[in-house]
Amino acid sequence: MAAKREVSGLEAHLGYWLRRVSNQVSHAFRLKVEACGVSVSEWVVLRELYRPEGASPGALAQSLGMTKGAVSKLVGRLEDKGLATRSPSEVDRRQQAVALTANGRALVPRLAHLADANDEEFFGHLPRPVRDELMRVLRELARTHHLDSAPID
Amino acid sequence: MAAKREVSGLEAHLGYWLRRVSNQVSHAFRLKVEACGVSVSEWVVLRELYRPEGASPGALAQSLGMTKGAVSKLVGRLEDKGLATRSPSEVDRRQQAVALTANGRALVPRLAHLADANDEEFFGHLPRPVRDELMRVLRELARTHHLDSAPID
DNA sequence: TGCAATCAGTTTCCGAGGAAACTATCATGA
DNA sequence: TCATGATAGTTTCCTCGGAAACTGATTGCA
Repeated sequence: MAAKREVSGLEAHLGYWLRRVSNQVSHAFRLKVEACGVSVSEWVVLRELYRPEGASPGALAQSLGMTKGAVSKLVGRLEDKGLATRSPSEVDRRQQAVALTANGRALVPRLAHLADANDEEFFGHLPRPVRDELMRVLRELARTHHLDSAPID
Repeated sequence: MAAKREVSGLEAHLGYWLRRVSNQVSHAFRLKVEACGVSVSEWVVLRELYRPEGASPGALAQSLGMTKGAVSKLVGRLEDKGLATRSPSEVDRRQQAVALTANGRALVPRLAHLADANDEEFFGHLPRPVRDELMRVLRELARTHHLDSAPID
């Protein structure tokens, strides 16, 4: 019955380590992509828009797990940089279609290589089975808690 | 030689999933601790200060992997909330000792329980060996890339 | 000594994202 | 048809943390 005396430490929590490692990885990636003039989130949106259909801001927010407000600002920045365009939908004037410009499209493969390199830098030394298991677990966690989480906004 | 055509997707990168899951976990934890009037980072600092010796801002920055500036502001907030105190060191007037107040110390066990609960919520369903392996890998990653990373500021 | 380099901490500026209020559009049904 | 409510996006306000310039104290060395 020493529960009252046991004050768990930071290192006891997976969430703590997750946050630290994630910050390290994202920070390193940020340094890589900023040479291309984009941020980590911008890369994510660009990659998501890479498929031919493009996407609406709402769909982006949904699939990327961020708020509408964040996506709105993100798309605005991409537009300012000449990497994406917004065009109003004709069937429903509330919606809009976001699409890559030629510049934006051309940038994605370069950024994808940087992402590959960053992953390799951080996780390349892990044995393949460990790496696969990590991927599996993270995907499962993302999926599991995405569903039962309160609608992201 | 199709390398040029293969544009890797977001879901192919561990860094992407790490960031998403970490954000989910930290966000959920944030909701829990804000009832106690503190942020996630503040919890981290409070827990680190819980040991009897306290710590200096520089030591906190080092062990928590954040910049001096961030720690300085963090300690300032904790002081404003009456949870910590700054006192100048006598041997070296550049340094200062940060310590918890009685209120701050009393808060730590409560926050630790919330951290336990949050970890349980997200990772409790994982089989014990998977959870242990995840912990092992994350700790190793944090350690490995902490050392060879450019000095954090 | 005394000047330069270093070191601890602070501050300023900036970009980023969440929450929530707000605008414009569309759907529903009384 | 018109009021109500839902929906898509935008904007405002806020907090947060990093980068880098800055202050004051200390060390080292000429």
